[in-house]
Amino acid sequence: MFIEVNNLSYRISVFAEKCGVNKETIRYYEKKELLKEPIRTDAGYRIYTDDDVKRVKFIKRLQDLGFSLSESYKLLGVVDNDNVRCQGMYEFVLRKEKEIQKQIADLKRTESMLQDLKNRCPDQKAIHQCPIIEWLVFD
Amino acid sequence: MFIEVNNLSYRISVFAEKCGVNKETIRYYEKKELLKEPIRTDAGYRIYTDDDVKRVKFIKRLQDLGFSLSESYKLLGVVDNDNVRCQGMYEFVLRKEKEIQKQIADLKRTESMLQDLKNRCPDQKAIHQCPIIEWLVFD
DNA sequence: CTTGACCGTGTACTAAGGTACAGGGTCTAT
DNA sequence: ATAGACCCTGTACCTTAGTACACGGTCAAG
Repeated sequence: MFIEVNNLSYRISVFAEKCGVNKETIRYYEKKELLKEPIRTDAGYRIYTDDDVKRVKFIKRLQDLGFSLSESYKLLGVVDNDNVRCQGMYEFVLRKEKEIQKQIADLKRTESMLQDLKNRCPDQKAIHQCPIIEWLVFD
Repeated sequence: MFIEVNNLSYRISVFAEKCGVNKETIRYYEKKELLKEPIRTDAGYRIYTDDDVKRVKFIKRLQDLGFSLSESYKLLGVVDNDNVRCQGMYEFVLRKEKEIQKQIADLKRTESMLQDLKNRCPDQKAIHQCPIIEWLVFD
């Protein structure tokens, strides 16, 4: 028998809803060690706290910012004060920064290409009749 | 018996090498209809030309620019003068442009966060001792 | 005491963009 | 005439970030 004591602990459904993800995702994060194993009821039901909600939301924010789950796992090493995962953290941040700068440069190039492409089309409805072919095939 | 006549036609290995991808990728692109079915020798060996090299390199360039294979398939509709794939091409370009602009904005946000993160660290070797935790957990 | 809403585990499936085999045919040189 | 280097098809496997489902246990209400 499990009682929700003044909103401090939740079973997986309520927890997942609070996090804005679904249950399977929570179990998936646990398997990937992004979430530590939660305490359980006698029946084996997982019990979560508000701190866990913060953690999942943090992972989701990192994800929105373009970090993969394994990168988030690395960053969580800082939060968890885990020396192993903190090894080379500065270099990790530096590498990620470089990567992002390259991505931005690539996207900007693509953006201007698309704009150019649009401008070259005399009739918006007949893009296949504009100089797109030559433009695309010969850089 | 197959003779390479003055470098105009290649079997899959040489072709793949010229394109900078491997054989399986070529067959994969064929299956995905990014490459049309090539002519074959009597033994059934695929034969490619320099035009095919240009096409694969084009696909690779699009990929570097952030286009997925299915998007490249769409764009190749223009090259191939395929009316079906050319349907709604202008809208496609427009949509892609918006998408890229959003991606650029997101990446810029992440970039400045990473820069901020680096600057907050007094000692480059001890990032786990800088205010990263609070910064990460409470936006 | 049984129904329905939960929870558990484990496995399979998805998309994208390939990679890696297995089992067989072909071609060239020795 | 046979080894070695190619080629073929088909299928399975990989990663990432989950989703879906089957089968079974738990618990509160009627």
